[in-house]
Amino acid sequence: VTPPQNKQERFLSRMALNDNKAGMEGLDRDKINKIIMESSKGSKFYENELKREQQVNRRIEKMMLQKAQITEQQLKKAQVQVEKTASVLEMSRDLSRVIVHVDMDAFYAAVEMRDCPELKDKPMAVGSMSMLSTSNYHARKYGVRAAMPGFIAKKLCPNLVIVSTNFDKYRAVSDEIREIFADYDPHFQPMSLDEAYLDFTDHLEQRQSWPESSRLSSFENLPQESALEETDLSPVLFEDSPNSSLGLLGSEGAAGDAFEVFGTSVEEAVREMRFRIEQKTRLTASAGIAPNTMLAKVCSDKNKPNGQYRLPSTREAVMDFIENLPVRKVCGIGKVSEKMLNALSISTCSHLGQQMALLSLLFSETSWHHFMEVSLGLGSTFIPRHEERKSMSTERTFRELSKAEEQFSLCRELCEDLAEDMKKEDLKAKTVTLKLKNVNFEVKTRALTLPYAVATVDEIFAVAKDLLKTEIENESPQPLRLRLMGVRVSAFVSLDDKKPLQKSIIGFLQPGKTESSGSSKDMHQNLEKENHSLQAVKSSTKANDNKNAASDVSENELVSPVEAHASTSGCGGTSSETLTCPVCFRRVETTDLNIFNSHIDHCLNDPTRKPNQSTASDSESDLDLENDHQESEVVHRRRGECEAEGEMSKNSEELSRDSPHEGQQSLKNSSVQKGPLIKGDSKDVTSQQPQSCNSKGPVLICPVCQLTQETDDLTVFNHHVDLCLNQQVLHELGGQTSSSRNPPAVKNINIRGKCVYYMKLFSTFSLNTNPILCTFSLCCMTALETRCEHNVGILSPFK
DNA sequence: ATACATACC
DNA sequence: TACTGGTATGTAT
Repeated sequence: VTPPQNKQERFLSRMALNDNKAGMEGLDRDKINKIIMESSKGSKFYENELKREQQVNRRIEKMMLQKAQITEQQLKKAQVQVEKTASVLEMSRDLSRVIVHVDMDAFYAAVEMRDCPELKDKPMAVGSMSMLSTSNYHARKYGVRAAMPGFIAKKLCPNLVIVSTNFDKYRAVSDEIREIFADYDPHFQPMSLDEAYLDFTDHLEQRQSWPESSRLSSFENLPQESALEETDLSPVLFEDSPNSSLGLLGSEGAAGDAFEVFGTSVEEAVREMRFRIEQKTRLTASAGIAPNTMLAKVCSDKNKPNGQYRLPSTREAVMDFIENLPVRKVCGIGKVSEKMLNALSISTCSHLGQQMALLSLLFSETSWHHFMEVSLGLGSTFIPRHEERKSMSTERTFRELSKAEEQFSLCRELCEDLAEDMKKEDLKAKTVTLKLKNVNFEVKTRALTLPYAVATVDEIFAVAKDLLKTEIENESPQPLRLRLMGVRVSAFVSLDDKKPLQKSIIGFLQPGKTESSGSSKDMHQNLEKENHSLQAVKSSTKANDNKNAASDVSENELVSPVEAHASTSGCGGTSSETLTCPVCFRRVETTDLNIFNSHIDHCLNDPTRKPNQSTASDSESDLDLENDHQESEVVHRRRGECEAEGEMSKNSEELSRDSPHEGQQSLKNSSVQKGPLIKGDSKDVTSQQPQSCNSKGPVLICPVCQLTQETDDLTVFNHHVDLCLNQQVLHELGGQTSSSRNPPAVKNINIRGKCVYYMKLFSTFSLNTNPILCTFSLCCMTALETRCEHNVGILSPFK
């Protein structure tokens, strides 16, 4: 965090040594940087880095200009908003979870050292002369680190031994440590081969009541019988491994006491886990213990290698910890963000907090929200199950390749590899992206999204080839002088049989009826029929020289109902079952989602389509919905929140994509402000009693608690609603708190879980006619869709 | 939707 | 001689 020393460094922060990592404290930076510069200067790589550096500098200059134009008044106003947001965020602080981040020490290097004792005392790194993956701690003393090319590392440390990578070996070790992780948190999230987040909360609760014999002794393996006595929740004891290095944990463990057993505290549990890792793999891990992932990550680095650090779960401890924490240590703040922040004299997290008003004016909403969370020491308190992959790619670097013919055949090879990988996961993708890097290190990407999905080599290559051809033609008569080519696929369509869970939403729309997988299947079939006709239309109207891609279209892919609808508007469902519209509450005699969706569309845009019109009271006119802006505004509002929470953003995006965005009227016209939208325990929409609203101040009424909120800041208001919903859910579940004895019921109160509870809540209340509530409900459904991993897309018509 | 940039391991 | 490869996401258009 030392500011750049001299001119050269100021302009070459991209090249200079990054001593952010553990084991690199107190190095002679100047000397090391001098060597790095000497090795790099004049190279194409260096020139390109210089260029990019200047781009960043321009970006910073722009930002400073913007800063200079900010008035005191603007800043004051921003300060008020920022403080409001902060206080809301503060209320959402959850210190009840115990999150652990585990990280193997110099993983690849450690594996190689373990398997080759020769290397033990030598500076070594894993990788090649071109690029290193990691280095051991000995080598780090010379400034040799991951992501450094081997030839430069050799200059820094002529005795450096470079070992090439053995990924199969690392994967095998990774499997071993993951088995151990699973004993402490079956839902742990691996971040890479050597790293994972774990939620220890449940383990710790159970651990309290375990007899000593179920915990692990550091020096004595217990007889197998005692392990077998335990339920499957007990940690599995490791097998005897007499050669394992005893006493390595002595400094923190039970040196000298051969019978000591790991205790019940978090720290003891984590020590036990690390000890088991060491026993099993003869490799050491470090860990961080904290109330959220962001902090746990930083903590795991604190006592690296072979150490752990616990940050107590109190606000005070968290704030103290944050105080002098360099922003660069925080996950998500990299070289560029650091440099931009440094330009604003921000280097630590407390600076971040002090400058939030300014930051909110200079950075995007997502960015400053992240900064704000960081400055408050907030982070995710729950470990999401592993997300569906969003893209898959393969790329290769080589020495200059300029002949078009060779470029095409390389491109085909890449497609072959990619198709093979896709097959393993049964993926089909609609977007193909070609990546090119020329000998000057300039990177280009060219993408094409198809109306159909591709999976085979020929299909992918047909697209990639065209993209490549275009680039070659654009450059001709000069050849493309490439040093890298890559192909990526994304926008996967879900395969039919992989997504059986859609039924829950149908069930939701068929009150009183249990959802049947049959109806879900029908929908798929309907969609597929239309899909075929759509393909027919598209492929017949498109003059496409790309035979494979155009003709060999799969039967399985799904096209969104709205697209299908557009091409086959007359197509109807055949079933006589009904769905209940969440807007007007009328039954719609169809199971055809296209028809049903059109109906909902209509309802949302049509103010007369509210039930119980007659019960609308004097202020009904205030609830005017007579234009699309109203709805789009509400949707837009939700969208902002969804994105801020990192959840549902994709689907929310769909919701609002084609909404008129110019309709950004004041929320004062929105129904939120006018009156209670929900009667807390009532299913009867007639009990709605919209208040007349003459108040002039910024007042919104929470649809959950119905209390007046004195704010017009939507972020603030949304957070309030979120909190309210959570409290309602807790109440519904029997007044349990987060420290409840019944964690399964409430432990998932969090971004993802919350959505599910929203759902419950609204089922209880029944759906309301109010647009904002409908939007809530739709978000719920969206979230459920996401969670259920299916793709029928009941919301797609809102595109 | 596309391109490019940033970030992480 | 020589500066990666894979994935996700943010930013800008």
